[in-house]
Amino acid sequence: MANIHDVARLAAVSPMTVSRVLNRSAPVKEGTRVRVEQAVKRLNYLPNRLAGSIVSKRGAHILALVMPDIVNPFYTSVARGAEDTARANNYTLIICNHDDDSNKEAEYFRSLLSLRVDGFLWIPSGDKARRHLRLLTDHRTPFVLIDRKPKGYSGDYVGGDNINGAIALVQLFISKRHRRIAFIGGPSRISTARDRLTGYKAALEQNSIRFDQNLVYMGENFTGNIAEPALDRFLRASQPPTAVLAANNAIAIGFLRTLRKRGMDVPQDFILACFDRIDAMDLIRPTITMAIQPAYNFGTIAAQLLLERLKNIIVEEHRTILLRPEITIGTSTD
Amino acid sequence: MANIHDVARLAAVSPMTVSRVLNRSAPVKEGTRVRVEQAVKRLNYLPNRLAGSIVSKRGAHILALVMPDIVNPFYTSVARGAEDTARANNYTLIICNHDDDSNKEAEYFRSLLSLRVDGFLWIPSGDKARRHLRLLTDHRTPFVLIDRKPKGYSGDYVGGDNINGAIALVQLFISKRHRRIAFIGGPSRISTARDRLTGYKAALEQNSIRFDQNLVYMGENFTGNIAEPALDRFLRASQPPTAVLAANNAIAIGFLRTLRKRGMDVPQDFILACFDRIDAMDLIRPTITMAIQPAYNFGTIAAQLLLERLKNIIVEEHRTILLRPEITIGTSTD
DNA sequence: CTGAAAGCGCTAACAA
DNA sequence: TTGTTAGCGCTTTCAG
Repeated sequence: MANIHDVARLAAVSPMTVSRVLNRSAPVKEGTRVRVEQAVKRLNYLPNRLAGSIVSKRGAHILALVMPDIVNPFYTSVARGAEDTARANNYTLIICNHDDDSNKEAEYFRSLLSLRVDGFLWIPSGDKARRHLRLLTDHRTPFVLIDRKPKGYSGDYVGGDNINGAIALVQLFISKRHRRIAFIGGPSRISTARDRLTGYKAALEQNSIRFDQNLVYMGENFTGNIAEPALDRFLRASQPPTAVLAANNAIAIGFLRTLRKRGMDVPQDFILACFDRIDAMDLIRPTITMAIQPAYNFGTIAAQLLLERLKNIIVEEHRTILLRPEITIGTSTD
Repeated sequence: MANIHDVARLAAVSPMTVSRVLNRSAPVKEGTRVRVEQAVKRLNYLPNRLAGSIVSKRGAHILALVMPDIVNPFYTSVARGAEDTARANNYTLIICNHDDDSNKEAEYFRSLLSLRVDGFLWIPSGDKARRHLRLLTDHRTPFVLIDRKPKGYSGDYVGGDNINGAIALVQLFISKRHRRIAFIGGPSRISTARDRLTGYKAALEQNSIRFDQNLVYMGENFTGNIAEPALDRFLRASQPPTAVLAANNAIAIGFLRTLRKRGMDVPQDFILACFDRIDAMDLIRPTITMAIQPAYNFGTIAAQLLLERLKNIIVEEHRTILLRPEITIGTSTD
């Protein structure tokens, strides 16, 4: 495969001149430039970004997105936003799934730092992920967190307004005259689960509804599998709930499935609402009430913040961007 | 940031010895090894994979997945399969979305070749993408195609049995005594659209049903947007269809939406089936009959084929892996 | 505007 | 088992 010397020889110039033409890093006389460009074309030459980045110490223009699981449509959209923004700025995006496993996450960070990626977009596995922060700062690699914010973290962050989103959904329940309201959350080591619970509690308090621990189920993960034990718990309560807030889309779907398996349904037996979009939700009966987060924008904005840090070497103050979810009302809360 | 010389100095050995410890590339005496490992730890040293790959000419252990759009759940699963397999083999995966745009695709190839990725997993944008094949072979970068197979391509390929899948769905329609059967396909420059049409025609022929061009709509893309003009065309036919085969999940969803907007529904006005999974389809009413492709396995198998080529430098004959879709019968074909 | 020398961080190849 | 030398493909720096 041709290298910069081959091109230089063919164009009868020095490698340095070829480099200047390719990177527009210094003026080159018209005629020389044309000769170099022809040589590049003739040899089908593509410069080696790796070599360039080693010398210039500028990184190979690679961003990494470290996140839970690309299969969840919410994260998929985040990834797509990140990729579009990366591409628009001539960066390449690496995507890694940690499955909420902090060890897998650690392995990825080591591997990606070893690759000398320029920066990280990061949806952390949970609060334990704070231990990876040192690794990133030690290696002077900038990063922006997305969606989840480990306890005590104060750097760049783009996420949703989980507290107010949850409050809005619970208020909706209450406006429909429901007062026995349940919450199915994810693991409390993850900030989104905590914040949505906080919003849930706040809304109850605002309406002088007593908080009842029997109406709260915090699962081991954010999947539909936790819906069944949650329902069991709720049905065992002395006064079972009539409304259920699911902390995300997958849990809501799992809940609906579980209900039907047991011969119950929404909204007859419970009214239901959740965080995050459900695909093709307009075709699901009942249509589900959702707090839809602008996932794509999470990705684009976070990537923009990161790229800003990559450009201005001088570090500014930390920034937090909170985006409000949009409530879409379906027949699941009728 | 520490480099291999810093480690060597601290461990009082040569850089070469450090390299040998890190890569296990040659035996090192126990005591020396321990000293090196301690120095590595003390300095928080992570070797620079880019530098290593330049010298050893072995590539930086990066695979690229160039595909239509990560947001489509079918491709999402392919990506996840690819990523899991890459990781299991110590490779990092770059994901790029070309949106069925051959120019965007070309840009990515140039950028990724410039990064000297080790190999490509590739769901091409269509037949025009054949022009990129030369680029890849010229640069001696191996690749495996997934899902779509441009006309005349004969290299490594992993995809679904689209012809027999379509035949099976049409047979199902016919077994329900339908004979006016329509097909909504994607652009015919994409092999999956062509093959599904071929299967559709073959099934008609097997049952002595005359092919009627008015019952076929080949859209400009694979999205739900093409469902409305398709329906218009079908309704204008002298004998409108009673059954509709959608070439993918998105089209089926679009079709169902369009129908309802017009006051029609499935299965009353048409029975409906499609290729590919629809998320949470068991909650959609009616449940849709689907030919579900093992998307995750597309990703894992293709990555395995690619990794094999990366290991054995000797190129074997080309391989084609065809996986059968699994037909799941829903109430949309009752 | 162009080129020569030096060297980024690392490893292949050889020597000891 | 370990070290030395050379050099991967490129860019920085400085000289002309």
